[in-house]
Amino acid sequence: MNLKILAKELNLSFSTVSKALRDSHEISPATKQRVLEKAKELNYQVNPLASNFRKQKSKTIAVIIPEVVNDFFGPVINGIESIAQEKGYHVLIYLTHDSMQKELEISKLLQNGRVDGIMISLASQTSNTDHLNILKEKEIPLVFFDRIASEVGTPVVITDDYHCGFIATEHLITNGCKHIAFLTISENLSISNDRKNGYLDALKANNIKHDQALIRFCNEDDMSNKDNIKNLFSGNNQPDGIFASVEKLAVATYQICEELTLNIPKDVKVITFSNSYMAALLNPPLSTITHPAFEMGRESATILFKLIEKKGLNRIPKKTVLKSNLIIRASSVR
Amino acid sequence: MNLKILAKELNLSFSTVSKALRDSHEISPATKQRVLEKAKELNYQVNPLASNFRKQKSKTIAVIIPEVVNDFFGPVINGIESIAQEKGYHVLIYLTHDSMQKELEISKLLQNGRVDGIMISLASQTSNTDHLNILKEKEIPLVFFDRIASEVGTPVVITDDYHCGFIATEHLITNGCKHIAFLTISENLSISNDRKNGYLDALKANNIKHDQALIRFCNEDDMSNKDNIKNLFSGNNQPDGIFASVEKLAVATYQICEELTLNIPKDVKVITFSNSYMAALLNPPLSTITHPAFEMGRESATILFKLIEKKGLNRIPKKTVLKSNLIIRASSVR
DNA sequence: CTGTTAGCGCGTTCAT
DNA sequence: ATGAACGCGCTAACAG
Repeated sequence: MNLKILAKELNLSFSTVSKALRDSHEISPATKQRVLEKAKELNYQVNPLASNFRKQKSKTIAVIIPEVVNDFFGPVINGIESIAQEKGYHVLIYLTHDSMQKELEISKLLQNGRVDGIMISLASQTSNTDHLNILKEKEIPLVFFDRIASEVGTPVVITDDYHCGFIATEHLITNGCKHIAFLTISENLSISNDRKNGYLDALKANNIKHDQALIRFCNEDDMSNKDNIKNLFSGNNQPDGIFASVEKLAVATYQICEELTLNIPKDVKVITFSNSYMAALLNPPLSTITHPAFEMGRESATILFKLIEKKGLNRIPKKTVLKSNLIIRASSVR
Repeated sequence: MNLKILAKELNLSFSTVSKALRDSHEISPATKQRVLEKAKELNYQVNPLASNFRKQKSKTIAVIIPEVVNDFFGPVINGIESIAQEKGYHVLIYLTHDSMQKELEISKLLQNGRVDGIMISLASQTSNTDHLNILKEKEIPLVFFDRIASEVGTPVVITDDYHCGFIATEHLITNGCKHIAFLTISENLSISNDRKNGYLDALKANNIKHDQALIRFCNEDDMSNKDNIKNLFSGNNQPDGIFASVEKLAVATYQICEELTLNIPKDVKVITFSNSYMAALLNPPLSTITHPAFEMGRESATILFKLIEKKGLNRIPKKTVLKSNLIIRASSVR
């Protein structure tokens, strides 16, 4: 079943049929009608592979993220999908598992027209952006969200991480914390650094001397992270507040506090970045900074499609900043 | 940059170059070497759109699921992706949001060679399978996982839902429950029915008369679900055990119990199907039946690729059953 | 308004 | 071992 056969059935040339199917203005309504009916009758559908090839467009976008089992990236995908579907686009998902090597390989796969645009949130291990510059040079529409590389120069969508780092830290200070530890996951990531800077500036603004020993870099390994956190409490400068930059580190903190019979929030106050609706159900309920994940997906997808369709290009902001919410619960108040 | 240009640079015909790149035996090693080097030098990559078109293969599979913000479907995608990547395939994600209409539209998009194979977990609203039969008739490799339509006749991968429904119910009975409510989400879904049948048979096996008023169908709306659950406790037959078939209903139960100042597990015992690692952190820790989600993704993807590659077709089981784990925590023991 | 024609870039068959 | 030629199915430029 293809255009040729359909055209023969209709005694029309296949180019006429092709135009009719795409509702071209140069085809008479009567013919369109006939073609459409016959197409339906014979259950004709264009061969997307041929059509894509001919147009050198795939009607597909790629989303590159570190992981999918995640209360942030999940809703982001929802947001992206909601826009992609409106636009009639398909969504490819690629997972880097926070590996720069994987990110590189994936980028390579996408250099050659397989997708019409790319949205990416960087792997925590990504320390240089050559692979992304190549995509940019090839003029493949590219949007960064959350974990960005602003030096590439394509549009980025982020949240107010610095500000949130600042106010979360101040919140702990207001609630009596004097020794606040900061748990982070990467030295490369834009978000980690923004959050950390917010934390540091809040300490400074409140005349609290920052202690490098209270800043802990964690990794993928839960065990070593727990040791790392436990170790905090056996140092000279024991923390009375923990600010975790990702949820899993707050959870690890809960587990360590249970182990060490430290009461949250009496002995240690805890706050974290997290999008899990379960945070409210923990014991005690966990204070969070929560991102507008769905909106971030929609916003970045909207920008990507402007890039793809080359519409309103001059009105695309280089940087879009969405507001996150500080949700205070029992874990961080005295 | 294409084959023709590359061939010109090498003073070879482009068919020779094409063959060399695909390591054809009819090309001399020396030429292959030359071609490969030049290709690398000029950073040549095949145009995937042209290649796909020519071969009528997309090197892409589709995964159709109800939602992605979910501790079950997330790891399933991980499992699928891990296999797809090994095989050099791309993964398209489609979300039905549990709507049959969406599922139908998506199926239609995939009828025409856009993907080489499809993995699907049905929308809870899906009540007939015509759209899936069409895919089968078109001989598109198709695998069902978790929420299956076995009547279509393509391979399915599930967990032992009936058995888990049975043992979870027996567990509640063993812990003293005599009035066990069952919270479910759909009358269409294979998994819901299997779980319910396990529940009913466990009651029967323990000489407990089942009360239809204790079986509640819930929906997408959190508010009405909560009302529904609250209503359970104002009926004649107040439950002393709640068996939730999905996590969000257990969470709603926790919230209602808090509201009604009912103690879990003293007044009501709770158990649920859930894959959230946070279950252990709730107050009280929540007993769960936990699926091997990652494994399910890998298993179904493995089967799909056998279908796609037509390898070992006779060794593909019509039905693969994976074992789930009953994880007893404080919410369900006396 | 309809038809004819020429590729898109690649893979394959057949000839040399 | 290499090259010439065809066509996958569709779109679009051009003719009529």
